[in-house]
Amino acid sequence: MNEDQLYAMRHSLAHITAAAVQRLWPGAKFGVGPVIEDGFYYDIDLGETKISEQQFNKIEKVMRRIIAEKQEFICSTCPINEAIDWAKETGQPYKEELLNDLKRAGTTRAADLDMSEMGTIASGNSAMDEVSFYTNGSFKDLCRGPHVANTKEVGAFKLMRIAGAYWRGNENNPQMQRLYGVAFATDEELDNYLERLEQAKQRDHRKLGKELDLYTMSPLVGAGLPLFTPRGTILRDLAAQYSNQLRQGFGFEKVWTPHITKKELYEASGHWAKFGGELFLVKSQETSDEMALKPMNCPHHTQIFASKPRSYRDMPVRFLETTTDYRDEKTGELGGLNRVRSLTQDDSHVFARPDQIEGEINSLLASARQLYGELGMELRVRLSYRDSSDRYIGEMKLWQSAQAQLKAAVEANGLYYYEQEGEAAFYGPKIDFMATDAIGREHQVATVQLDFVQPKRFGLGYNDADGQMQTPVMIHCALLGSIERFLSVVIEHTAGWFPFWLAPEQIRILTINDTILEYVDEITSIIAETVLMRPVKYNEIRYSVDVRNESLGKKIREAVSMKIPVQIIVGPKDREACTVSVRLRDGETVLALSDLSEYLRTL
RNA sequence: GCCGCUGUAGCUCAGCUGGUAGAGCGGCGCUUUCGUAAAGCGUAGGUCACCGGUUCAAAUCCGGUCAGCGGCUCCA
Repeated sequence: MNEDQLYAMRHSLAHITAAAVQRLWPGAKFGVGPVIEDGFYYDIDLGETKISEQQFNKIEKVMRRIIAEKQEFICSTCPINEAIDWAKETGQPYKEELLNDLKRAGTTRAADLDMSEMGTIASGNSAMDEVSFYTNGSFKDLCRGPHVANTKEVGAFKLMRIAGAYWRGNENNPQMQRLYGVAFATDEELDNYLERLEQAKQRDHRKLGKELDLYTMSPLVGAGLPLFTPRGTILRDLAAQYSNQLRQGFGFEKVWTPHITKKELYEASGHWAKFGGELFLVKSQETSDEMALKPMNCPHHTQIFASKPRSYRDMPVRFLETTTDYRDEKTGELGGLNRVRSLTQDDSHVFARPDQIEGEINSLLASARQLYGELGMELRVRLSYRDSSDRYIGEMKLWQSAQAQLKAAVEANGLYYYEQEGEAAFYGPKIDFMATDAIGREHQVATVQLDFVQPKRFGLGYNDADGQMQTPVMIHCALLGSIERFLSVVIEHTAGWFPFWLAPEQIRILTINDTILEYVDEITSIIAETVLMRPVKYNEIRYSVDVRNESLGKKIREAVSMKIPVQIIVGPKDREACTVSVRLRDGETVLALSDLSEYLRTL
């Protein structure tokens, strides 16, 4: 089965879905029904009628009937004006709109069309003379094809969900019902796909966040405002500590800035114009100041840089702050830890001379590589450059030199990368990091961005060797990105089995009975004195003792379901032999008590 | 923000077409002191998310609010 055949199968299923809907609801008006990753969808306007997932069975039944009927897909062409008449006669206004776009512009792709003309009646010359239709049974649809020969050949499918979708993705347009399906060549592939979905569901950070007692949400606090429990807070702190430690090794210094600020700061930075709608506003009862909760930290950091004169000898100046920002995201976009309204950034800013860019980028890349490598995640990098358009700010020469330095640093670090022109921010080129997780999904994690604009807007400067004032370049970097999102990625990547250094509870001692409590004290005093130095320094071991009067089986079961990486089982036999039984996720070893501390340091 | 689905004990969930709530786990008590994924018995937990409406009667029907989930870029 090649890609084209699979494409034809999925596309044919989209038609069959529409045909089934038409049988069930003859008044249905159809939008588009493209092939997407793993399947297809069809946008349908049923007026007041709402399809629910309970009706999927009914629709699938009709689809199977259509498939069993072995309807041939027949291709026909007709002049475009006749096609428009067809759309009018059959009461398909969306098809009529698409046909008008085809006539005028030769395409229906929203991105390629003039927004003001989209959907209007096309008069004058046609961009194309005729269009093609595919008909199966009584269902006829405007379609470029290709399709399978007849409905029998469509393979395995399943309707997955129904969702609202605006016609052509524009929220001013009517909202249609989008019927999603997945489709594969064989039942086996479909089952595999559903199995993968199930797997992803099992490691969903929202499910594990509850099961492992990492974070919670409260309707009283508000949507998109997660609260972290003691266990979750350990994860947050360790992640931030590691991220900071890596950069502190490269000369970054911690700073602290307040969480509210006058609106004027963001007007000066230019963020007000761009992100004004996303700011939470705060009013002072004492002064007339309009304040905002900070949505980002760079403008604050510029003010620390600006607080005293800087010489070229001082450069680069490197600030680091792990702090929480607030963004008033649309309620419908919130979800789990991925999209929140309070997000904590491990944010850093370098103020550098233009000739120092490569060296600084080098340190940051090395830090990112180290961090994600430690978690066993593959990193891939996208370099975003400017194109020749004039929407970018800063001298062309500076851009070119900066882009060359970014690339040199990425190559020096041996990172897999690709380059993309025209994807840079208007204020500078950037590097985005993509991390691949244990089940092959890619997540956008860290970013490194160059900024030629804010230093200018804030009038930052340093004296060069000739006593001339020069403008520094800013380098923004967050290694974790937002800690909340980072945790969701790590939780799903590890399925909750965090590496030993990161686990909120690293060791649980499980007792067989209460005759060995003194021996347990000996063990805990050894553990309490063991401090991990890698990857995070001065990381004291977090342990607990389960002395409850319960069966060993039950204690193990609970420790495993909490995904505690090291379980130490202690009974009379261990005491006699001066040993401990260490139970790991994938096996068990018996150690001499005197070797325990050393052993833990190697985990 | 918009569309759809969901909200029952700490957790996972049952409760059909309206007749004023149920299981397992967990908790607590007693017994049991046990060697690698759930010992036994007993017992206490709920304004059925919240507010309002219909009804003799609402977890169940209707409206609103809050929250969670799936979507809202993808060329006929």
